[in-house]
Amino acid sequence: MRILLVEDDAEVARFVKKGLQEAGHVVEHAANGRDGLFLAASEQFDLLVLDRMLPGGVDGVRLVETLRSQGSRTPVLFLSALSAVDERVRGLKAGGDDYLVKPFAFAELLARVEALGRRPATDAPTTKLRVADLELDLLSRTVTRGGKRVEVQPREFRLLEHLMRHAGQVVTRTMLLEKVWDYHFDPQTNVIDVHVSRLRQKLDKGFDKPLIHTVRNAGYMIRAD
Amino acid sequence: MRILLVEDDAEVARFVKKGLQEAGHVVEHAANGRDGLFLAASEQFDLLVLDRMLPGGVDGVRLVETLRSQGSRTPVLFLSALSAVDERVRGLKAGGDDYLVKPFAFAELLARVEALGRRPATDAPTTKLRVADLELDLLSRTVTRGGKRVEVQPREFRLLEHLMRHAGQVVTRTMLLEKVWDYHFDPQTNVIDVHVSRLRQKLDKGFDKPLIHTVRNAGYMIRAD
DNA sequence: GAGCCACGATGCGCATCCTGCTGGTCGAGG
DNA sequence: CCTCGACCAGCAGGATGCGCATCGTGGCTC
Repeated sequence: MRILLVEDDAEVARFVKKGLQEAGHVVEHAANGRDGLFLAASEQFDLLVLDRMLPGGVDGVRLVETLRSQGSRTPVLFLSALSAVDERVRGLKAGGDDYLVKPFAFAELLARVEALGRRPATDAPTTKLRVADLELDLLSRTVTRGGKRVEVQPREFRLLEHLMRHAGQVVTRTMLLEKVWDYHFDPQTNVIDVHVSRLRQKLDKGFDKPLIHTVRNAGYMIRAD
Repeated sequence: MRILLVEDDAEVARFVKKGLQEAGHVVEHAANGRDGLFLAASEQFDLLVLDRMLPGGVDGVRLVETLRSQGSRTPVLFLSALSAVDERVRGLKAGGDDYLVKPFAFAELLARVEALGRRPATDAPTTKLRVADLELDLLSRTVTRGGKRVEVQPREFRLLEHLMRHAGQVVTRTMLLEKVWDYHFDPQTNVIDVHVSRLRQKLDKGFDKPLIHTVRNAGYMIRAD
């Protein structure tokens, strides 16, 4: 399970991150709301664990509201020292799915994390992938960047889908050949380069922030960076 | 929202039921685990609010485990006087989605109820259409009849999708031309007949129950009949 | 029962579209 | 400065989807 932890208290962050990793989850950490929002918007997570109060203008509630307004449905678990009922209600109203008061027992955090992670896996097979302002709709087989429709060929679609499903991670040529082309050997040509190039023309041209990045001698990566 | 409340304490039950109803929900109440399980298994609810400890053999945890083992995914919120971390973890591990310790503020219960109810309602844009044993998966653009994959061309797929979205209703040729072909005139040919014919060959051949029915001088209709 | 009309099946050809390769260029890194 | 990997424009082969024409069939009407 890919979890994004947004927590400014380094001590708490280390403790939570370590525990979740030991439970077999992949954890990204952001120390403030701005970075958290950026990561949440650009990569795909199964769950967000947010401190309710964060430095830097963007606090937890604000972060969730922003994400929800962009159509994101990723479950959110709030952590907070604010234990008043009103505060808890506010967090849930903003779009949070759960609210845990500090100090908490790690076992309970873990149980709640897994309770939340359980849901989306079962219902709702992901129908949209998103990286920054790039959106791929599995249902309509449609791609939009910045809200504008982009025409994409079938193979390009598969390629993009695969990149987006691994947003923020390097995808090797071999993986692409296997998963997108069903080749189990090296075709000794530059098929991949060509298709990546075509995708770039359609997705990145006209935008100053390129999303598809080359990782020399390794492969490609899609990211909002 | 249809909510099932399973709570043996009459006082608490009355209080919770009233509050939820005032918030616009429909509430069924069961006073013990046995009745609760029966109701939960026989009717459709959007959420279960369960007391953790119940009289009559079937307690909250047991109830959830039973439901989950039957494949039910209805969200569950536990209420309990047992506040120990271990107890809370047990409840969540059993398949609960949230856990609220008594005594609680009603505002918080309501917020959590609505947080739980939010998810399934909002996501899940229909991804599958079904008529009898015929299934069309919008996500994978795949058609199966009786569990067996059927290969279908794009245009045929659109045609079938349109028929299935109006299952049980007659679909006129004009409608089909408009919606499936984007024609706004009569092509004076038998395009439709041809495609319906092809669909039939793929879907109905080899099954004794045809699904696609001709309605003379009107159009076509898909139906399990 | 004959004729008519709506619908059903099949084969073919066209056109479009997609895809992968070639070959030359660019640029980063050593 | 050199080399190797990556990038891109153009091209051509190929598959495939699609619609039309034609012929066949079955039901409704008179």
